[in-house]
Amino acid sequence: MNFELDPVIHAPNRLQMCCMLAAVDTIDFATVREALDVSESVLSKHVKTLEEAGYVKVRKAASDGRQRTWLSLSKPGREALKGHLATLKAMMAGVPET
Amino acid sequence: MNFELDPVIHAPNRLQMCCMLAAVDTIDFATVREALDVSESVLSKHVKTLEEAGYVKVRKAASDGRQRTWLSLSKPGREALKGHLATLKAMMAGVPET
DNA sequence: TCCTTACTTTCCAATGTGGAAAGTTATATC
DNA sequence: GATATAACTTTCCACATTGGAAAGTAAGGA
Repeated sequence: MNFELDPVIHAPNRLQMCCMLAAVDTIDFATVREALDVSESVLSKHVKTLEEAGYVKVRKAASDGRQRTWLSLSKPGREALKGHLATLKAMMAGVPET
Repeated sequence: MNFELDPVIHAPNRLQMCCMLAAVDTIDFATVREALDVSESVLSKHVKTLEEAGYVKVRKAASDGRQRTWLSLSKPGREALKGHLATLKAMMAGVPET
């Protein structure tokens, strides 16, 4: 068995973020930041990493006065996450009581 | 939700290794090394990391002439892995088609 | 005693991660 | 129109992790 985990996704904060994004259509920067409990600079860099991998799409839009950044998983991002989670599940498969 | 992933377990090679160990009672160094496809030095260091965390037990025993190193998950190691996998599953929970 | 096997440790380079602080940019407010 | 503020983005820096090569070690054979 060749378990290939995508390093872009596997980092804890990005994994959590990708799972959050996968569950919704779009979510804003601030909400993700609070969920991950990291600084703005750190989230900004993770978003950039995912964006450069083509996994996340970023849209800036001013909603009711204040500008916000909206994040969403791209199609390739969803596929990559699906593959990643499948790999994780395959690894877990042999572990008892899971 | 507070998703805490254990960094000792989360590293890809150690995660795979822990899952392998969880599935059996004992397994030898060489077999794990082949499965992970890493150098001896690297596996040795991962084993040490897990051993120092109290997650893995190492037993050296000569079986049929050649000395071998046998690895097994300790009770705390099993618990930690179980917790880690539970966290991963909780993260995945909201992801569609998983 | 020397050799071989099976790791272990050391050395070193490359990457990744995180926060603080400075920098940007698009609205509000005056 | 100038300035302030919010919401990120970039840069700077420190530190930890990861990996392989090479040197080191320990146990058993020839």
